[in-house]
Amino acid sequence: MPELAEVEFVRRRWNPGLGRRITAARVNGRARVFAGCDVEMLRRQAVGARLESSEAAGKQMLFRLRAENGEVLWLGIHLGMTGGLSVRPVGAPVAKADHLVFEQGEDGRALVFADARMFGRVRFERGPAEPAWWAQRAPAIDSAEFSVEAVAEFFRRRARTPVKAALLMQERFPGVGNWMADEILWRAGIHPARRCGELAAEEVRGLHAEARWVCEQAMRIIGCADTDEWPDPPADWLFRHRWADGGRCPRTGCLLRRESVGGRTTCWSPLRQPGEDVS
DNA sequence: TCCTATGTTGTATG
DNA sequence: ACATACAACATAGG
Repeated sequence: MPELAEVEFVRRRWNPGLGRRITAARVNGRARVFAGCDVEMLRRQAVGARLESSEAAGKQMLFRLRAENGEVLWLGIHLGMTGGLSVRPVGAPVAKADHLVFEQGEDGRALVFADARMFGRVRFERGPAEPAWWAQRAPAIDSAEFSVEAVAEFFRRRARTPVKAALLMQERFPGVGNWMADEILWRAGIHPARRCGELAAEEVRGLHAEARWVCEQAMRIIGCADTDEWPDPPADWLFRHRWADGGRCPRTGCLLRRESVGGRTTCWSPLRQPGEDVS
């Protein structure tokens, strides 16, 4: 489920375990989420290590652990569609979807990664330097590198791609997922099926600004929340109206449209976002 | 039973 | 080589 701000929210679920020692690791190595991961090393190295810090970028999370011998260990987690992190008392019942459990026995706490659909991914590496996949991540949308020109150039190279599909590409819009893409386009007044190459320079500027705004506000509202579940954005966001047929545009009151664009269910306001009908 | 789902990737085609 | 489209992955819930 999670996009940018929800990933940040989820990352913080493990904060109670920061600075504390992992005394046991339970790893369901047969689960698809560990494809390409050295599960044996994970089981062996994590025990005795301390959870030192964590970071989120786009939809990715990176946890840094310090082994007893001083080595640095890196745990990468992508939540896929249904992944999540939680903290539970040691000894709490283990569910089918609980693929990774770090017990911090000295604190009576267990750090759990669960993922029912298993579209998520776990990586584990050892060494002083950040893993390459993390070091090479795309520039964040709130960074200077995410410029109007960078977006314009990206759109030029994908002139025939529907702008909705382009917004989902993590190499340029890290953290943007299905609902954020719809939110950005709704605010920018751009029909999701418009081709990237046909957008006017002013529309690209508007889309860039709204991408920044949606990310910033979502991080403030969701990413920083201190609640058990992440909060929803306010009712004047498209977010609150986009999930089922019959929703109305919070700005114009018109009936929202919901169709597949770029292979994903997409919601837009025909009054705010004029364009060709989608078949 | 059928349809949907806040994601990515491999493969086929242009 | 690059861009584009879409099936496939695996499970739960309406």
